[in-house]
Amino acid sequence: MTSTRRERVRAATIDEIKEIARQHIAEKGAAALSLRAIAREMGMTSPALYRYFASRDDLVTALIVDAYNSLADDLEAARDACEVDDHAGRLAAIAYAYRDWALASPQEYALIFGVPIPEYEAPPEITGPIAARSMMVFLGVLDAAQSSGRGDFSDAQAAMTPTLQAQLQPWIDKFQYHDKPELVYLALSNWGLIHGLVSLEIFGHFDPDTSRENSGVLYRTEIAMLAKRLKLV
Amino acid sequence: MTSTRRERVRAATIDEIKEIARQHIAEKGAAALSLRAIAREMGMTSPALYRYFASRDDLVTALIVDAYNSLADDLEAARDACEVDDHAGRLAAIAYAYRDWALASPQEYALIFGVPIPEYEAPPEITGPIAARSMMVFLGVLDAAQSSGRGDFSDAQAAMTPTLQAQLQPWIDKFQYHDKPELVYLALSNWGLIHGLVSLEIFGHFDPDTSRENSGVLYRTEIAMLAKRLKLV
DNA sequence: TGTACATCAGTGAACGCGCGTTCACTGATGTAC
DNA sequence: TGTACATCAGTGAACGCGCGTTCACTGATGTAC
Repeated sequence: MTSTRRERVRAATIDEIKEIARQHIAEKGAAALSLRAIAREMGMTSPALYRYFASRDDLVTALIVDAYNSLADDLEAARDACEVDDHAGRLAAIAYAYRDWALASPQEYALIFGVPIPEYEAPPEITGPIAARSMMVFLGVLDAAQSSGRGDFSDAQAAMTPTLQAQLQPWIDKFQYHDKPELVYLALSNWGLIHGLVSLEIFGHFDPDTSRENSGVLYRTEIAMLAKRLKLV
Repeated sequence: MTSTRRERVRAATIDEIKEIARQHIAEKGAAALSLRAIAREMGMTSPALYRYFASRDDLVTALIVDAYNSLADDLEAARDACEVDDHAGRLAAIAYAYRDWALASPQEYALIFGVPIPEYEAPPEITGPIAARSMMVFLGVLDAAQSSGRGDFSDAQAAMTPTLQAQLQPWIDKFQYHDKPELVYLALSNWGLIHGLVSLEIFGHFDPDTSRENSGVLYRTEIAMLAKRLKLV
Protein backbone atom coordinates (compact mmCIF):
# COMPACT_ATOMS: atom_id res chain seq x y z
CA MET A 1 0.00 0.00 0.00
CA THR A 2 1.43 3.30 -1.08
CA SER A 3 -0.64 5.39 1.32
CA THR A 4 1.02 8.15 3.21
CA ARG A 5 0.29 8.83 6.81
CA ARG A 6 -1.89 11.78 5.85
CA GLU A 7 -3.95 9.62 3.50
CA ARG A 8 -4.53 7.07 6.23
CA VAL A 9 -5.62 9.67 8.73
CA ARG A 10 -7.92 11.12 6.14
CA ALA A 11 -9.46 7.75 5.36
CA ALA A 12 -9.99 7.13 9.07
CA THR A 13 -11.76 10.47 9.43
CA ILE A 14 -14.04 9.65 6.51
CA ASP A 15 -14.85 6.34 8.16
CA GLU A 16 -15.61 8.08 11.43
CA ILE A 17 -17.92 10.56 9.73
CA LYS A 18 -19.82 7.77 8.02
CA GLU A 19 -19.97 5.70 11.17
CA ILE A 20 -21.48 8.54 13.19
CA ALA A 21 -23.82 9.34 10.33
CA ARG A 22 -25.00 5.71 10.40
CA GLN A 23 -25.65 5.96 14.12
CA HIS A 24 -27.69 9.11 13.64
CA ILE A 25 -29.64 7.52 10.82
CA ALA A 26 -30.33 4.51 13.01
CA GLU A 27 -31.68 6.78 15.72
CA LYS A 28 -33.64 9.41 13.84
CA GLY A 29 -33.87 8.30 10.25
CA ALA A 30 -32.11 9.52 7.16
CA ALA A 31 -34.33 12.55 6.65
CA ALA A 32 -33.04 14.05 9.89
CA LEU A 33 -29.37 13.54 9.09
CA SER A 34 -27.47 16.75 9.78
CA LEU A 35 -23.88 17.70 9.07
CA ARG A 36 -23.82 20.02 12.04
CA ALA A 37 -24.93 17.25 14.39
CA ILE A 38 -22.25 14.92 13.05
CA ALA A 39 -19.58 17.58 13.47
CA ARG A 40 -20.77 18.31 16.98
CA GLU A 41 -20.46 14.69 17.98
CA MET A 42 -16.99 14.47 16.45
CA GLY A 43 -15.83 17.53 18.33
CA MET A 44 -15.37 19.47 15.12
CA THR A 45 -16.99 22.45 13.53
CA SER A 46 -19.31 21.75 10.66
CA PRO A 47 -17.35 23.51 7.90
CA ALA A 48 -14.54 21.02 8.48
CA LEU A 49 -16.74 18.26 7.06
CA TYR A 50 -16.60 19.96 3.69
CA ARG A 51 -12.97 18.81 3.46
CA TYR A 52 -14.39 15.28 3.19
CA PHE A 53 -17.75 15.57 1.49
CA ALA A 54 -18.73 18.29 -0.92
CA SER A 55 -22.26 18.46 0.46
CA ARG A 56 -24.79 16.68 2.61
CA ASP A 57 -26.11 14.87 -0.45
CA ASP A 58 -22.65 13.55 -1.24
CA LEU A 59 -22.45 12.04 2.21
CA VAL A 60 -25.89 10.46 1.81
CA THR A 61 -24.86 8.98 -1.52
CA ALA A 62 -21.77 7.46 0.06
CA LEU A 63 -23.89 5.95 2.81
CA ILE A 64 -26.33 4.49 0.30
CA VAL A 65 -23.48 2.91 -1.64
CA ASP A 66 -22.06 1.46 1.58
CA ALA A 67 -25.46 0.11 2.59
CA TYR A 68 -26.03 -1.61 -0.74
CA ASN A 69 -22.58 -3.15 -0.58
CA SER A 70 -22.95 -4.20 3.02
CA LEU A 71 -26.19 -5.99 2.21
CA ALA A 72 -24.71 -7.68 -0.83
CA ASP A 73 -21.65 -8.73 1.18
CA ASP A 74 -23.88 -10.39 3.76
CA LEU A 75 -25.95 -12.15 1.11
CA GLU A 76 -22.86 -13.49 -0.62
CA ALA A 77 -21.31 -14.63 2.63
CA ALA A 78 -24.51 -16.44 3.63
CA ARG A 79 -24.70 -18.10 0.23
CA ASP A 80 -21.09 -19.22 0.37
CA ALA A 81 -21.58 -20.73 3.81
CA CYS A 82 -23.78 -23.36 2.14
CA GLU A 83 -22.68 -26.18 -0.10
CA VAL A 84 -22.63 -25.26 -3.77
CA ASP A 85 -25.17 -27.89 -4.71
CA ASP A 86 -27.54 -27.27 -1.79
CA HIS A 87 -29.77 -24.93 -3.73
CA ALA A 88 -32.63 -24.88 -1.24
CA GLY A 89 -30.18 -24.26 1.56
CA ARG A 90 -28.58 -21.40 -0.30
CA LEU A 91 -31.92 -19.82 -1.12
CA ALA A 92 -32.94 -20.00 2.53
CA ALA A 93 -29.57 -18.71 3.68
CA ILE A 94 -29.69 -15.59 1.56
CA ALA A 95 -33.33 -14.97 2.47
CA TYR A 96 -32.49 -15.18 6.17
CA ALA A 97 -29.42 -12.99 5.68
CA TYR A 98 -31.59 -10.41 3.95
CA ARG A 99 -33.96 -10.28 6.90
CA ASP A 100 -31.15 -10.27 9.44
CA TRP A 101 -29.49 -7.34 7.74
CA ALA A 102 -32.75 -5.38 7.70
CA LEU A 103 -33.50 -6.16 11.34
CA ALA A 104 -30.02 -5.11 12.40
CA SER A 105 -30.25 -1.75 10.65
CA PRO A 106 -33.86 -0.93 9.75
CA GLN A 107 -33.17 2.70 9.03
CA GLU A 108 -30.38 1.83 6.63
CA TYR A 109 -32.75 -0.62 5.02
CA ALA A 110 -35.25 2.19 4.69
CA LEU A 111 -32.50 4.37 3.28
CA ILE A 112 -32.09 2.16 0.25
CA PHE A 113 -35.51 0.58 -0.14
CA GLY A 114 -37.89 3.00 1.54
CA VAL A 115 -39.26 6.36 0.57
CA PRO A 116 -36.74 8.46 -1.28
CA ILE A 117 -35.42 11.24 0.96
CA PRO A 118 -37.19 14.50 0.11
CA GLU A 119 -35.14 16.83 -2.05
CA TYR A 120 -32.57 14.13 -2.60
CA GLU A 121 -32.16 11.99 -5.69
CA ALA A 122 -29.57 9.25 -5.65
CA PRO A 123 -27.50 9.36 -8.82
CA PRO A 124 -28.63 6.25 -10.71
CA GLU A 125 -25.31 5.77 -12.44
CA ILE A 126 -23.90 5.06 -9.00
CA THR A 127 -26.67 3.13 -7.27
CA GLY A 128 -27.73 1.15 -10.33
CA PRO A 129 -24.79 -1.21 -10.67
CA ILE A 130 -24.45 -1.57 -6.90
CA ALA A 131 -28.09 -2.46 -6.36
CA ALA A 132 -27.66 -5.13 -9.01
CA ARG A 133 -25.20 -7.03 -6.83
CA SER A 134 -27.87 -8.29 -4.43
CA MET A 135 -30.18 -9.15 -7.26
CA MET A 136 -27.41 -11.17 -8.82
CA VAL A 137 -27.11 -13.30 -5.71
CA PHE A 138 -30.76 -14.35 -5.92
CA LEU A 139 -30.57 -14.88 -9.65
CA GLY A 140 -27.38 -16.88 -9.34
CA VAL A 141 -28.86 -19.41 -6.94
CA LEU A 142 -31.89 -20.00 -9.14
CA ASP A 143 -29.62 -20.28 -12.15
CA ALA A 144 -27.37 -22.82 -10.49
CA ALA A 145 -30.37 -24.94 -9.53
CA GLN A 146 -31.76 -24.89 -13.02
CA SER A 147 -28.41 -25.58 -14.65
CA SER A 148 -27.84 -28.60 -12.46
CA GLY A 149 -31.23 -29.97 -13.44
CA ARG A 150 -32.74 -29.49 -10.00
CA GLY A 151 -36.02 -27.75 -9.32
CA ASP A 152 -39.17 -27.30 -11.32
CA PHE A 153 -39.47 -24.03 -13.18
CA SER A 154 -42.38 -25.00 -15.37
CA ASP A 155 -44.88 -22.70 -13.63
CA ALA A 156 -42.62 -19.74 -14.16
CA GLN A 157 -41.97 -20.70 -17.75
CA ALA A 158 -45.68 -21.01 -18.39
CA ALA A 159 -46.25 -17.57 -16.91
CA MET A 160 -43.73 -15.92 -19.23
CA THR A 161 -46.16 -14.27 -21.59
CA PRO A 162 -44.86 -11.76 -24.12
CA THR A 163 -46.24 -8.84 -22.11
CA LEU A 164 -44.49 -10.05 -18.98
CA GLN A 165 -41.32 -10.53 -20.95
CA ALA A 166 -41.68 -6.99 -22.25
CA GLN A 167 -41.97 -5.59 -18.75
CA LEU A 168 -38.93 -7.49 -17.56
CA GLN A 169 -36.86 -6.67 -20.63
CA PRO A 170 -34.60 -4.11 -18.91
CA TRP A 171 -33.65 -6.67 -16.31
CA ILE A 172 -33.24 -9.44 -18.83
CA ASP A 173 -30.95 -7.23 -20.88
CA LYS A 174 -29.04 -6.04 -17.88
CA PHE A 175 -28.25 -9.52 -16.61
CA GLN A 176 -27.98 -11.15 -20.02
CA TYR A 177 -30.68 -13.71 -19.25
CA HIS A 178 -32.28 -13.79 -22.67
CA ASP A 179 -32.40 -17.57 -22.78
CA LYS A 180 -33.90 -17.99 -19.31
CA PRO A 181 -36.15 -14.97 -18.63
CA GLU A 182 -38.29 -17.02 -16.27
CA LEU A 183 -35.47 -16.86 -13.73
CA VAL A 184 -35.56 -13.08 -13.83
CA TYR A 185 -39.28 -13.24 -13.22
CA LEU A 186 -38.81 -15.64 -10.32
CA ALA A 187 -36.03 -13.61 -8.78
CA LEU A 188 -38.11 -10.44 -8.88
CA SER A 189 -41.27 -12.02 -7.51
CA ASN A 190 -39.35 -13.79 -4.77
CA TRP A 191 -37.63 -10.55 -3.94
CA GLY A 192 -41.07 -8.95 -3.76
CA LEU A 193 -42.25 -11.49 -1.21
CA ILE A 194 -39.08 -11.23 0.85
CA HIS A 195 -39.05 -7.47 0.75
CA GLY A 196 -42.71 -7.27 1.70
CA LEU A 197 -42.44 -9.58 4.68
CA VAL A 198 -39.31 -7.87 5.92
CA SER A 199 -40.68 -4.36 5.45
CA LEU A 200 -43.91 -5.09 7.25
CA GLU A 201 -42.00 -6.67 10.10
CA ILE A 202 -39.37 -4.00 10.66
CA PHE A 203 -41.85 -1.16 10.39
CA GLY A 204 -44.09 -2.75 12.98
CA HIS A 205 -47.06 -3.82 10.89
CA PHE A 206 -46.83 -7.44 11.93
CA ASP A 207 -47.44 -6.51 15.54
CA PRO A 208 -51.09 -5.62 15.73
CA ASP A 209 -51.20 -4.31 19.26
CA THR A 210 -48.08 -3.97 21.30
CA SER A 211 -44.53 -4.36 20.08
CA ARG A 212 -44.47 -8.09 20.66
CA GLU A 213 -41.25 -9.90 19.97
CA ASN A 214 -41.48 -11.28 16.48
CA SER A 215 -39.43 -14.36 16.02
CA GLY A 216 -39.76 -14.69 12.27
CA VAL A 217 -41.55 -18.01 12.14
CA LEU A 218 -43.89 -16.66 9.50
CA TYR A 219 -40.88 -15.63 7.47
CA ARG A 220 -39.20 -19.01 7.69
CA THR A 221 -42.46 -20.71 6.81
CA GLU A 222 -42.83 -18.61 3.68
CA ILE A 223 -39.24 -19.26 2.60
CA ALA A 224 -39.82 -22.97 3.01
CA MET A 225 -43.01 -22.66 0.94
CA LEU A 226 -41.04 -20.91 -1.72
CA ALA A 227 -38.46 -23.67 -2.00
CA LYS A 228 -41.22 -26.24 -1.97
CA ARG A 229 -43.01 -24.54 -4.86
CA LEU A 230 -39.84 -24.66 -6.91
CA LYS A 231 -39.38 -28.26 -5.83
CA LEU A 232 -35.88 -27.54 -4.65
CA VAL A 233 -36.35 -29.90 -1.72
CA MET B 1 -77.89 17.40 10.62
CA THR B 2 -77.79 19.75 13.56
CA SER B 3 -74.68 21.60 12.43
CA THR B 4 -74.60 25.33 12.65
CA ARG B 5 -73.13 27.48 9.98
CA ARG B 6 -70.03 28.04 12.05
CA GLU B 7 -69.52 24.31 12.46
CA ARG B 8 -69.81 23.80 8.74
CA VAL B 9 -67.29 26.48 7.94
CA ARG B 10 -64.98 25.02 10.52
CA ALA B 11 -65.29 21.54 9.04
CA ALA B 12 -64.56 22.93 5.58
CA THR B 13 -61.43 24.65 6.87
CA ILE B 14 -60.23 21.42 8.46
CA ASP B 15 -60.78 19.67 5.15
CA GLU B 16 -58.84 22.35 3.32
CA ILE B 17 -55.93 22.09 5.73
CA LYS B 18 -55.81 18.35 5.30
CA GLU B 19 -56.13 18.58 1.55
CA ILE B 20 -53.22 20.97 1.23
CA ALA B 21 -51.23 18.88 3.67
CA ARG B 22 -51.84 15.87 1.43
CA GLN B 23 -50.60 17.80 -1.59
CA HIS B 24 -47.45 18.81 0.25
CA ILE B 25 -46.87 15.25 1.38
CA ALA B 26 -47.32 14.05 -2.18
CA GLU B 27 -44.69 16.52 -3.34
CA LYS B 28 -42.06 16.42 -0.66
CA GLY B 29 -42.89 13.55 1.63
CA ALA B 30 -44.34 13.48 5.10
CA ALA B 31 -41.09 14.29 6.87
CA ALA B 32 -41.04 17.73 5.25
CA LEU B 33 -44.62 18.60 6.17
CA SER B 34 -44.73 22.08 7.68
CA LEU B 35 -47.54 23.97 9.34
CA ARG B 36 -46.10 27.26 8.20
CA ALA B 37 -46.04 26.13 4.57
CA ILE B 38 -49.65 24.99 4.79
CA ALA B 39 -50.72 28.28 6.33
CA ARG B 40 -48.81 30.20 3.68
CA GLU B 41 -50.61 28.38 0.89
CA MET B 42 -53.96 28.96 2.56
CA GLY B 43 -53.30 32.66 2.89
CA MET B 44 -53.33 32.45 6.66
CA THR B 45 -50.76 32.88 9.37
CA SER B 46 -49.48 29.76 10.99
CA PRO B 47 -50.79 30.33 14.52
CA ALA B 48 -54.31 30.21 13.08
CA LEU B 49 -53.84 26.51 12.38
CA TYR B 50 -53.69 25.88 16.09
CA ARG B 51 -57.40 26.61 16.19
CA TYR B 52 -57.83 23.36 14.24
CA PHE B 53 -54.99 21.08 15.29
CA ALA B 54 -53.26 21.20 18.62
CA SER B 55 -49.90 20.47 17.04
CA ARG B 56 -48.17 19.27 13.91
CA ASP B 57 -48.26 15.72 15.22
CA ASP B 58 -52.02 15.92 15.66
CA LEU B 59 -52.37 16.88 12.02
CA VAL B 60 -50.15 14.00 10.95
CA THR B 61 -52.21 11.59 13.02
CA ALA B 62 -55.39 12.81 11.35
CA LEU B 63 -53.80 12.33 7.93
CA ILE B 64 -52.70 8.81 8.81
CA VAL B 65 -56.21 7.94 9.94
CA ASP B 66 -57.63 9.36 6.71
CA ALA B 67 -55.12 7.43 4.62
CA TYR B 68 -55.91 4.13 6.30
CA ASN B 69 -59.61 4.71 5.85
CA SER B 70 -59.24 5.81 2.25
CA LEU B 71 -57.31 2.65 1.43
CA ALA B 72 -59.85 0.46 3.21
CA ASP B 73 -62.70 2.24 1.42
CA ASP B 74 -61.11 1.50 -1.93
CA LEU B 75 -60.50 -2.13 -1.06
CA GLU B 76 -64.08 -2.62 0.08
CA ALA B 77 -65.46 -0.90 -2.97
CA ALA B 78 -63.34 -3.05 -5.27
CA ARG B 79 -64.44 -6.17 -3.46
CA ASP B 80 -68.10 -5.24 -3.65
CA ALA B 81 -67.84 -4.60 -7.37
CA CYS B 82 -67.36 -8.35 -7.80
CA GLU B 83 -69.95 -11.06 -7.37
CA VAL B 84 -70.10 -12.43 -3.84
CA ASP B 85 -69.23 -15.95 -4.94
CA ASP B 86 -66.45 -14.97 -7.32
CA HIS B 87 -63.71 -15.44 -4.77
CA ALA B 88 -60.80 -15.34 -7.21
CA GLY B 89 -62.25 -12.22 -8.78
CA ARG B 90 -62.62 -10.54 -5.42
CA LEU B 91 -59.09 -11.44 -4.38
CA ALA B 92 -57.73 -10.01 -7.62
CA ALA B 93 -59.93 -6.93 -7.33
CA ILE B 94 -58.71 -5.98 -3.89
CA ALA B 95 -55.11 -6.71 -4.85
CA TYR B 96 -55.39 -4.41 -7.86
CA ALA B 97 -57.15 -1.76 -5.79
CA TYR B 98 -54.35 -1.93 -3.26
CA ARG B 99 -51.76 -1.27 -5.96
CA ASP B 100 -53.84 1.43 -7.60
CA TRP B 101 -54.21 3.27 -4.35
CA ALA B 102 -50.48 3.13 -3.71
CA LEU B 103 -49.62 4.26 -7.23
CA ALA B 104 -52.04 7.16 -6.99
CA SER B 105 -50.56 8.43 -3.73
CA PRO B 106 -47.18 6.86 -3.09
CA GLN B 107 -46.24 9.30 -0.37
CA GLU B 108 -49.43 8.62 1.53
CA TYR B 109 -48.72 4.94 1.12
CA ALA B 110 -45.29 5.59 2.58
CA LEU B 111 -46.92 7.57 5.36
CA ILE B 112 -48.74 4.53 6.68
CA PHE B 113 -46.49 1.67 5.60
CA GLY B 114 -43.06 3.20 5.20
CA VAL B 115 -40.46 4.38 7.66
CA PRO B 116 -41.99 5.95 10.71
CA ILE B 117 -41.55 9.72 10.63
CA PRO B 118 -38.62 10.73 12.85
CA GLU B 119 -39.69 12.08 16.22
CA TYR B 120 -43.26 11.05 15.56
CA GLU B 121 -45.03 8.05 16.95
CA ALA B 122 -48.55 7.32 15.81
CA PRO B 123 -50.79 6.58 18.78
CA PRO B 124 -51.48 2.84 18.42
CA GLU B 125 -54.88 3.05 20.08
CA ILE B 126 -55.95 5.12 17.08
CA THR B 127 -54.12 3.49 14.18
CA GLY B 128 -54.53 -0.07 15.42
CA PRO B 129 -58.25 -0.56 14.84
CA ILE B 130 -58.18 1.43 11.60
CA ALA B 131 -55.30 -0.53 10.13
CA ALA B 132 -57.29 -3.66 10.86
CA ARG B 133 -60.01 -2.65 8.39
CA SER B 134 -57.87 -3.40 5.34
CA MET B 135 -56.66 -6.63 6.83
CA MET B 136 -60.25 -7.64 7.39
CA VAL B 137 -61.03 -7.26 3.71
CA PHE B 138 -58.33 -9.75 2.77
CA LEU B 139 -59.29 -12.11 5.54
CA GLY B 140 -62.95 -11.88 4.65
CA VAL B 141 -62.46 -12.97 1.06
CA LEU B 142 -60.39 -15.98 2.09
CA ASP B 143 -62.96 -16.83 4.72
CA ALA B 144 -65.84 -16.64 2.28
CA ALA B 145 -64.04 -18.93 -0.14
CA GLN B 146 -63.32 -21.49 2.53
CA SER B 147 -66.80 -21.34 3.98
CA SER B 148 -68.34 -21.96 0.61
CA GLY B 149 -66.16 -25.01 0.14
CA ARG B 150 -64.11 -23.47 -2.64
CA GLY B 151 -60.33 -23.37 -2.72
CA ASP B 152 -57.65 -25.62 -1.31
CA PHE B 153 -56.18 -24.50 1.99
CA SER B 154 -54.39 -27.74 2.82
CA ASP B 155 -50.91 -26.31 2.29
CA ALA B 156 -51.62 -23.50 4.72
CA GLN B 157 -53.17 -25.87 7.22
CA ALA B 158 -50.13 -28.14 7.02
CA ALA B 159 -47.86 -25.18 7.62
CA MET B 160 -49.66 -24.19 10.83
CA THR B 161 -47.12 -25.46 13.31
CA PRO B 162 -47.51 -24.53 16.98
CA THR B 163 -44.66 -22.02 16.74
CA LEU B 164 -46.28 -20.32 13.77
CA GLN B 165 -49.57 -20.29 15.60
CA ALA B 166 -47.83 -18.72 18.57
CA GLN B 167 -46.42 -15.94 16.43
CA LEU B 168 -49.77 -15.23 14.87
CA GLN B 169 -51.67 -15.41 18.14
CA PRO B 170 -52.22 -11.63 18.50
CA TRP B 171 -53.84 -11.52 15.08
CA ILE B 172 -55.84 -14.69 15.67
CA ASP B 173 -57.15 -13.23 18.92
CA LYS B 174 -57.82 -9.86 17.40
CA PHE B 175 -59.92 -11.21 14.56
CA GLN B 176 -61.40 -14.12 16.50
CA TYR B 177 -60.08 -16.69 14.03
CA HIS B 178 -59.23 -19.39 16.55
CA ASP B 179 -60.87 -22.13 14.51
CA LYS B 180 -59.22 -21.20 11.23
CA PRO B 181 -55.80 -19.73 12.00
CA GLU B 182 -54.48 -20.80 8.62
CA LEU B 183 -56.52 -18.01 7.05
CA VAL B 184 -54.73 -15.46 9.22
CA TYR B 185 -51.46 -16.94 8.08
CA LEU B 186 -52.53 -16.79 4.44
CA ALA B 187 -53.82 -13.25 4.72
CA LEU B 188 -50.54 -12.05 6.25
CA SER B 189 -48.30 -13.84 3.78
CA ASN B 190 -50.37 -12.65 0.83
CA TRP B 191 -50.28 -9.16 2.22
CA GLY B 192 -46.51 -9.52 2.44
CA LEU B 193 -46.26 -10.40 -1.22
CA ILE B 194 -48.61 -7.63 -2.29
CA HIS B 195 -46.94 -5.05 -0.13
CA GLY B 196 -43.49 -6.07 -1.33
CA LEU B 197 -44.34 -5.89 -5.02
CA VAL B 198 -46.11 -2.58 -4.62
CA SER B 199 -43.38 -1.03 -2.49
CA LEU B 200 -40.61 -2.02 -4.86
CA GLU B 201 -42.58 -0.66 -7.77
CA ILE B 202 -43.60 2.71 -6.35
CA PHE B 203 -40.16 3.41 -4.92
CA GLY B 204 -38.53 2.73 -8.24
CA HIS B 205 -36.73 -0.55 -7.59
CA PHE B 206 -38.41 -2.37 -10.42
CA ASP B 207 -36.91 0.00 -12.94
CA PRO B 208 -33.27 -0.93 -13.12
CA ASP B 209 -32.02 1.90 -15.24
CA THR B 210 -34.29 4.67 -16.29
CA SER B 211 -37.76 5.38 -14.96
CA ARG B 212 -39.45 3.11 -17.47
CA GLU B 213 -43.19 2.94 -17.49
CA ASN B 214 -44.17 -0.06 -15.45
CA SER B 215 -47.45 -1.53 -16.45
CA GLY B 216 -47.87 -4.00 -13.65
CA VAL B 217 -47.84 -7.21 -15.68
CA LEU B 218 -45.57 -8.80 -13.11
CA TYR B 219 -48.04 -7.83 -10.42
CA ARG B 220 -51.02 -9.30 -12.23
CA THR B 221 -49.07 -12.46 -12.94
CA GLU B 222 -48.26 -12.88 -9.28
CA ILE B 223 -51.84 -12.31 -8.22
CA ALA B 224 -52.97 -14.93 -10.70
CA MET B 225 -50.36 -17.33 -9.32
CA LEU B 226 -51.67 -16.67 -5.87
CA ALA B 227 -55.23 -17.56 -6.80
CA LYS B 228 -53.97 -20.60 -8.64
CA ARG B 229 -52.06 -21.85 -5.61
CA LEU B 230 -55.21 -21.62 -3.53
CA LYS B 231 -57.09 -23.33 -6.34
CA LEU B 232 -59.66 -20.55 -6.39
CA VAL B 233 -59.86 -20.80 -10.18
C1' DT C 1 -86.22 43.79 16.68
C1' DG C 2 -82.41 45.68 19.28
C1' DT C 3 -78.89 45.65 22.46
C1' DA C 4 -75.14 43.44 25.56
C1' DC C 5 -72.27 39.92 25.87
C1' DA C 6 -69.73 35.65 24.86
C1' DT C 7 -67.45 32.92 21.64
C1' DC C 8 -64.43 32.10 18.14
C1' DA C 9 -61.10 32.88 13.94
C1' DG C 10 -57.35 34.94 12.77
C1' DT C 11 -53.20 38.39 13.29
C1' DG C 12 -48.52 40.01 14.16
C1' DA C 13 -44.69 39.91 16.84
C1' DA C 14 -41.66 37.28 19.17
C1' DC C 15 -38.85 33.20 21.34
C1' DG C 16 -35.54 29.94 20.59
C1' DC C 17 -34.05 26.71 17.77
C1' DG C 18 -31.45 24.19 13.96
C1' DC C 19 -29.97 23.89 9.39
C1' DG C 20 -26.44 23.91 4.88
C1' DT C 21 -23.00 26.44 3.13
C1' DT C 22 -19.34 30.20 2.22
C1' DC C 23 -15.29 32.70 3.42
C1' DA C 24 -11.09 34.51 5.15
C1' DC C 25 -8.10 32.81 8.44
C1' DT C 26 -4.59 30.03 11.49
C1' DG C 27 -1.58 26.47 12.43
C1' DA C 28 0.09 22.07 11.72
C1' DT C 29 1.94 18.51 8.55
C1' DG C 30 4.53 17.23 4.72
C1' DT C 31 8.02 18.21 0.73
C1' DA C 32 11.93 20.05 -2.05
C1' DC C 33 16.33 21.80 -2.21
C1' DT D 1 20.27 18.22 8.65
C1' DG D 2 18.12 22.66 8.05
C1' DT D 3 15.49 25.94 5.88
C1' DA D 4 11.65 27.76 2.62
C1' DC D 5 7.62 26.74 0.80
C1' DA D 6 3.29 24.33 -0.36
C1' DT D 7 -0.42 21.68 1.11
C1' DC D 8 -3.99 20.51 3.93
C1' DA D 9 -7.25 20.23 8.26
C1' DG D 10 -9.78 22.74 10.90
C1' DT D 11 -11.77 27.33 13.00
C1' DG D 12 -15.02 31.06 13.86
C1' DA D 13 -18.01 34.25 12.16
C1' DA D 14 -21.52 35.06 9.23
C1' DC D 15 -25.49 34.70 5.59
C1' DG D 16 -30.02 33.53 4.91
C1' DC D 17 -33.21 30.41 5.70
C1' DG D 18 -37.22 27.75 7.82
C1' DC D 19 -39.32 25.70 11.61
C1' DG D 20 -43.06 24.84 15.85
C1' DT D 21 -45.17 27.19 19.20
C1' DT D 22 -46.81 30.99 22.58
C1' DC D 23 -49.05 35.25 23.59
C1' DA D 24 -51.66 39.37 23.78
C1' DC D 25 -54.56 41.35 20.59
C1' DT D 26 -58.51 42.66 17.09
C1' DG D 27 -62.64 42.03 14.84
C1' DA D 28 -66.22 39.30 13.23
C1' DT D 29 -69.91 35.91 14.17
C1' DG D 30 -73.31 34.06 16.97
C1' DT D 31 -76.51 34.06 21.31
C1' DA D 32 -79.55 35.54 25.20
C1' DC D 33 -82.65 38.62 26.92
